[in-house]
Amino acid sequence: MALRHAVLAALLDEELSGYQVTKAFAAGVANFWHALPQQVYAELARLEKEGLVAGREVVQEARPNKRLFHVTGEGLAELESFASAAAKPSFLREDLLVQVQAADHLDTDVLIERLTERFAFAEAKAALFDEQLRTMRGGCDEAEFLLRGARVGPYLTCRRGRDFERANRDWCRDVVEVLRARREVRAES
Amino acid sequence: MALRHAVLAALLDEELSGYQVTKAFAAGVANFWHALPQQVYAELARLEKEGLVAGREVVQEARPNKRLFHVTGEGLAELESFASAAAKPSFLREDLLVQVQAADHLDTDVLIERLTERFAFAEAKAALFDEQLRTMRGGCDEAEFLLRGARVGPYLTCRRGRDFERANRDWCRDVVEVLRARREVRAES
DNA sequence: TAGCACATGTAAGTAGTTACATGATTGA
DNA sequence: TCAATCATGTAACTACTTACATGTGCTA
Repeated sequence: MALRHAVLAALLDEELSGYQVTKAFAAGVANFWHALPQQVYAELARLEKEGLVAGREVVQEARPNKRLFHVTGEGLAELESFASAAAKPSFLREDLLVQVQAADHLDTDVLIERLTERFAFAEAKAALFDEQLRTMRGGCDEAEFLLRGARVGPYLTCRRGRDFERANRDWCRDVVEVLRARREVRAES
Repeated sequence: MALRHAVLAALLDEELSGYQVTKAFAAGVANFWHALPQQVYAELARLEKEGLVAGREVVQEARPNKRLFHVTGEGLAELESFASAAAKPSFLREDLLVQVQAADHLDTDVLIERLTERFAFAEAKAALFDEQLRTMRGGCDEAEFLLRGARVGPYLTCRRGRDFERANRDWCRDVVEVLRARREVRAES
């Protein structure tokens, strides 16, 4: 049940509305967790009921009113105790990998199409993360920022997200190459 | 609902019992999917009922009897249609990343402990995958095997699994380094 | 004038986890 | 004799996904 902790972590550095948290989950938070808006709203309600976050109403004129949430002392304590327990390693669970596992029994063209789609997706996401990293660094060079920057947690998880997508991209490229080369070998014989 | 397809993919190259499939999910299949024994047995029952796999009873003397399953023509067709639909990209969902996201607000020692545990786990898993890759290649060198080997699907997914764990290992190492360096900087001032 | 961003959810269904059950054989 | 491996599940619970609901105001 780490969604609650992911929401808490997302709220640590700034006060956010439920809507903003869902936006964060679609963008930056995607580096370390993923959740749909419905889950986020439900979790925020639970966290508030348990006193781990507190919300305050903000009345707006041109837009619907909203509630801004922040992490309470109890919420921070909950995160501390979460971090002190062993993290369970996560596993890969990915459609595309299942498809490639079956590659020797499936149509090559179809697979290459999937891999090409995914290549483009990974490339785009990696570029997006790179931009976020540049923004977080500001003018600093990376080594300096990591040593003396105010908050490096989000930076480090974002870097993991970027490297994950880069690895996906490179893997897609390599697999396409292999499948094409094998097709030519088959055609020759 | 890709568990069914993961099970089908695992059964493509050899006839396996439910028990053996659960073992595969604990080891090699972990490269492209993850599931607990209960899920595997339930899924096999469903797949059999729908005619996507077929089982045959094998009577044993020294051990309990078992049922060996293989993929039927319909099962293969199901995999084909699965591969022809766009694969939904998966997302990172990992406790340790949540903990590092909150790093600036948590105790550094505790985090370094988590990262060190995970480093060792990733290292061990990467080594295991490397061994599996060597076994699959047999005597061949990699380029030759990828070009002319009989089945490259499992090899390619295993390589992704290995690279994923290597990336986890390297990230853990880098994060520990950053956290330690920052602690020293704080101590100086 | 149609669609998107803001803002917050409910309801129903599917998938995954945790806990438990059974019983034989083999190796330390 | 204690734990592990083989072999197969059931039951209860938690988490996640899909589909739907509501209403304003800004922008193309």
